[in-house]
Amino acid sequence: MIALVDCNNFYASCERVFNPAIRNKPVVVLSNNDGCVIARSAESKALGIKMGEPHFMIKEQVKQHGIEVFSSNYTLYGDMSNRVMKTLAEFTPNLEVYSIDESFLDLGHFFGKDLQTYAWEIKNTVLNWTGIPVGVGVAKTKTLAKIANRLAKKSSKANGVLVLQEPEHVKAALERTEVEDIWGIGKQNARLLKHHNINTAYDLTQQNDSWVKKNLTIVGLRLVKELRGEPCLQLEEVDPPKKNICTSRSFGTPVKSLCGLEEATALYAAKCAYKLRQQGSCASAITVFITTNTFANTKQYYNSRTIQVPTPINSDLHLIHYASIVLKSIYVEGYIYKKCGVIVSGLVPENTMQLGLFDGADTGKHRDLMHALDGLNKKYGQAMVKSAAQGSSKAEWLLKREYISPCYTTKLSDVPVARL
DNA sequence: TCTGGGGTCCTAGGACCC
DNA sequence: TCTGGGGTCCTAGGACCC
Repeated sequence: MIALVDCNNFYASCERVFNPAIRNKPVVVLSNNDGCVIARSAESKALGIKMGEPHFMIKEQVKQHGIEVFSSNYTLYGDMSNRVMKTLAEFTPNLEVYSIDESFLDLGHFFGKDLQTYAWEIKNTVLNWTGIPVGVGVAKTKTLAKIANRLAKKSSKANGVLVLQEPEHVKAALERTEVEDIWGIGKQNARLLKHHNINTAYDLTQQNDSWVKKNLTIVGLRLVKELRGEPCLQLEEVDPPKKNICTSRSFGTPVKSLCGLEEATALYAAKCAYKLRQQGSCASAITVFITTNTFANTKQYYNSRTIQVPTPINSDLHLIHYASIVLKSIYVEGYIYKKCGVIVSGLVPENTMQLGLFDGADTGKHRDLMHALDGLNKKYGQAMVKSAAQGSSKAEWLLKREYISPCYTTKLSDVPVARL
């Protein structure tokens, strides 16, 4: 049996843990740049605030109902996530951290145990140890556990915990689940299924395999088998190294000049380099893209370009160097830019890297330099030591975060508070 | 005034090989 | 009238997830 444990309204719950004054108030958390609503407390959902709604469109309701608004504080959420996951790890030796607020737990070893009792123990312990409320769904496959978790949260009788074990309970759950609410069925496939009069998860399990494969590909077939109780998705306990890494942001204030874009691109390139080093990889290709504001009624421009680098790299300085070259090749004057980003791909392990025959990258020197730089930044705060190309920490294009909360649980916030 | 960021997997089709 | 058979690799685009 597999449990899916999912934190309720995770970001909003994190804000509440250290701020008791907002525990009974409607809370929303905004995306980067204070753009859209990405997390809502139960009270905010009840007020009709929608997921993804732009902040500026709900300002009236915020005022009227006294909604507590927060910029996203990923330093805080990341740390709270670690606490939750550590707590969950006490309950099973085999666990997959699926996202910042979700984990799959292998409960196969506890088959003799009363799973209902065990699931409640998990829920109560996470709340007691971290202050974060969670829902627990237990079933034979990941996809069924997802369904159990969803129903656990919806049903007042379940009250956050649901174990689907008996065939008649599984069938009832499948009948109560619309196809668009199945994990792995998105908008397009839901439309297609409804068109064929397949409305619930139960309907879907009754289709024959070749029809499913033809219409939903091999991915859909796996999903249907999982719904029937046949495991096709393994628990992935160690996350495989990433194949691509991307850093991109919208600007707090739009940027016109090449100089502004160069600073932003350098910053994102350095972030990509850091992420590469964290997973022990080097990149053999780098992509830069720039775009104007697609919502604005102004001249539009989007462009991106990828180049291969002679030898795979993961030094800030190398990434910044190549990113700058690519940026200059796609920049056109006269547009108002809203966003840019850097993507690194063709990732290879740094320790088994094929060096170039005419390697001019000074790989060893850069490795030592970056090691020192990462050490300093870990000790003294993010970007305390950085390339001058990344610009000032007061740059106007940096993220807007008007409603940021303190980083309650970490010594150093990622908003710089001290200067060397 | 104002609209997020970061990933994965699969398929079809083209280019190429013998 | 009629034009082989079997592969691999790469890329773009679409669908999905949080």
